[in-house]
Amino acid sequence: MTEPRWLDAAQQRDWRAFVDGSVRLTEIMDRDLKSRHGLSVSEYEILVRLSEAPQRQLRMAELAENASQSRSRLSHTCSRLESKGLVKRDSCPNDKRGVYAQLTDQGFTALERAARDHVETVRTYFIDVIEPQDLEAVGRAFAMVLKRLGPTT
Amino acid sequence: MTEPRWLDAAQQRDWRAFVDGSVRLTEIMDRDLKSRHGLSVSEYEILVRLSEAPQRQLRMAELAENASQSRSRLSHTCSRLESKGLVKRDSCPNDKRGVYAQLTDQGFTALERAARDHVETVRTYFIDVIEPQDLEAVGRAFAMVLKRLGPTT
DNA sequence: CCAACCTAGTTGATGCTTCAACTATTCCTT
DNA sequence: AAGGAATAGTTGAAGCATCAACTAGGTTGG
Repeated sequence: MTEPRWLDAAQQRDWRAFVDGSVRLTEIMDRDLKSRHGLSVSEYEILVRLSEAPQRQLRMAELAENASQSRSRLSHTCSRLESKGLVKRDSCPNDKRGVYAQLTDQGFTALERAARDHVETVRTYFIDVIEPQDLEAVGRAFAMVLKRLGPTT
Repeated sequence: MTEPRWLDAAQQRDWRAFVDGSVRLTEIMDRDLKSRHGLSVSEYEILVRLSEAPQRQLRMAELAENASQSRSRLSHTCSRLESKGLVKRDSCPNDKRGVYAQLTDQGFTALERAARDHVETVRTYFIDVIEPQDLEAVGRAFAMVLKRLGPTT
């Protein structure tokens, strides 16, 4: 067994700041969206990706990849969104195994409303408290992390 | 209703990189710790904080604050850790409402083993792929976020 | 053309998180 | 010193995530 390369004090400080900060941040986003709009962050993410897709629809697998969720989780979440009337599922003509998730008009409206509040929260607790150059660095850093992680399994 | 101040393209890119990256990162940490050591990230965090405390023990409230968890969640998680023999709870002499969470020797050993693997994962997917100055910026950024969020409610 | 294999998506069981309600103790105010 | 308010921690129910198992449709090589 090789000796682990421990983090130095600064690396540890930075890593922990990220871990704690991101936990707390997601928590507040979640509570905010849920209390004001009855949506969890992962439901919100799904609506966002769909709203940006052509025809506001995407294949399940593509959507899962896009929203960094497992297919299983997406299936469950989609069922909930469907029962709220925000999304509906259609079978795919070309590939009979395939399913399209489609944002409904009601879903689009709900997203519009939620996004207004959400962006405020993102600003208040993230964008507006971080120095612009640090924000760019955060972007670069996590882009590298994503590259290293590769596509969702 | 005031018009929301939307994020510009760069801000949106950076924010999303963070959201996606942190989701994926936590996921892999969790799977890694769970498969190799049977610990979730939040269990691991608790063990870490306890190991650093004087006498390897902390009051529940302090531990919750420290590990960015709600008291309720900590209670549940602690029960699981206790049933695994990694932690034990003692009542506090001064304050009869209070409870100390105490890391057992077995818990310390388990943590030592887990930490070796964990630090490797953190390096592989985070520390080693980020430019050192970007890492510092990430640290600064999330320190500001934490400051803005204030203490755990 | 068919057998083995691969991909798309769902399902149900299990386990973790959240929320609100609860007990027990201590603090504070008068 | 009494009564109300605040604090410490736990509990159970409900909701959400994860995993493995499953159906069903497509793909490929002999």
